[in-house]
Amino acid sequence: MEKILIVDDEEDIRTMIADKLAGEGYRVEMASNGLEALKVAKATSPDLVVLDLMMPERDGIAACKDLRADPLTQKTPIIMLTALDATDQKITGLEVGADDYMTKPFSLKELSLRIQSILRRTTDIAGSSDVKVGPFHLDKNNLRVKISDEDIDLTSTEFKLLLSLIEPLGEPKERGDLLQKVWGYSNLSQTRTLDTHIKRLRAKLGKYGACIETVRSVGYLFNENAPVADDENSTD
Amino acid sequence: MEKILIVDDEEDIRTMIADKLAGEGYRVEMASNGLEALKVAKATSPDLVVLDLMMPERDGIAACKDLRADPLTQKTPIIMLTALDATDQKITGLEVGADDYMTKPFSLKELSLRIQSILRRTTDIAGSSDVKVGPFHLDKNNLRVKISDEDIDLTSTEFKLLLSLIEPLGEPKERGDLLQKVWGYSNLSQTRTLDTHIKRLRAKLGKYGACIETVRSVGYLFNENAPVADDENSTD
DNA sequence: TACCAGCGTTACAGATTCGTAAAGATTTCG
DNA sequence: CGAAATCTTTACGAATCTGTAACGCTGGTA
Repeated sequence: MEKILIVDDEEDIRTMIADKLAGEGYRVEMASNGLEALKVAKATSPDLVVLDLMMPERDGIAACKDLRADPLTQKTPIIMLTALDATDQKITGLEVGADDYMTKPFSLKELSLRIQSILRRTTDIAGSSDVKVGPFHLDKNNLRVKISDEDIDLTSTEFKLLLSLIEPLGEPKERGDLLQKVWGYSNLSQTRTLDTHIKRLRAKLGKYGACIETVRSVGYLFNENAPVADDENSTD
Repeated sequence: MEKILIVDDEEDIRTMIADKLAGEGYRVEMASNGLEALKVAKATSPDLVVLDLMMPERDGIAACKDLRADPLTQKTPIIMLTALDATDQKITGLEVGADDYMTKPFSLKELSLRIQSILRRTTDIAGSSDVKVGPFHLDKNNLRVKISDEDIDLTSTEFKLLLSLIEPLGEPKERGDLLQKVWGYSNLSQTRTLDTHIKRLRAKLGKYGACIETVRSVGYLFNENAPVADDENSTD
């Protein structure tokens, strides 16, 4: 069942929406400000986020940007809520990546319908929380990877790294890009962290580790059709 | 994910701009003076540079000239920042090749809009990071070359050399010019470095190596329609 | 033919970049 | 708090890249 994250600072509204959605069979997570929202979203990988615009700590716009910046939540649909019918905010909201937009007061029924509609759309197209590439099958909810029915569990960093390597598919990813996406670094640090994690990832992927190709003085390239040797030694 | 290089000696301003742009989904690199700026720019090939005019080490004007001198950064858009609304500086800035200009204090929103505008403009027109000539297809971001769907990977030096040979198309390039563009040499030294790299490049291009023609006592000419023999032996 | 300037080719040492293991730092959780 | 898991840093070796020197080849000239 789909998981929905509701972010609003007013408890009344939060629980009202939550009750309604829970009643329709969704799993509901909640957060009361932008900071919390990001944290919960990263932890639970919701299929959709309902995000209030006016909040303490970190408002909806900022939270939306944050969500869009993290590879785990980059494509999660977001519905924005606002108290006013302010066109400025509406535009800003859509600019930073919200998928839909509603002005308070709104009927719960309408919200529910929009959620249905968006989930139908994104589930059909992207699979939202699942990514499939060749024999690889990533499940964002459980940070799990299957390679043709063999379970592999990764840490969150490893998972983010793999995800960042895979999407968009077929393009080499620069070291700096990866550091930016996975770790949030902005400067050219001369750290070996990336290399270390690449190594662990390759090890955990076993013979499919070869799918992560290195492009010297650029970065790495995920190649789903890499030559796969028939050995199985990955017990370091 | 466009990459933007921010160059300013004041850390506060630098990080303020960086945060804003990172929040909008750009990848951000930073440098605190002109020398560093050139170094980082060469290393990361940003899509745009925000350059402060007043800096230690090497000011904005000098840095701008440096950027325009290197083939990798020659066409990278530059937005200049200055503390005063000094018309002199504005003129100088535009003369040395800046694309836009803003006076401090400025709103981050305006900066963001100008960046959007410039990126839209340059991305549409120049294709910015891709060069196509006959069967050749160079991707500046990833240092990748394709010759009619066959991948060829070059080192960064080889890539710069090939790029310098190709652009502008159809003109013979003098040895001195190439040394200047690729290596930054200013004097016509008696080095054989250029010859060595030409050889390596020809070898990697396989049968298309013939596209690099020697113009005796002048330099080299890239000829996309060079006679291409049907052999494939380049494994010396 | 002999000579010479310009270019091609090869080999090699220093510089970069990457992979790897191990130790230290941090976070998580009972 | 303490232990385990995870992440980051450090150090060093391996692989690759790069500039230079040495020498061979070619075409032009007298």
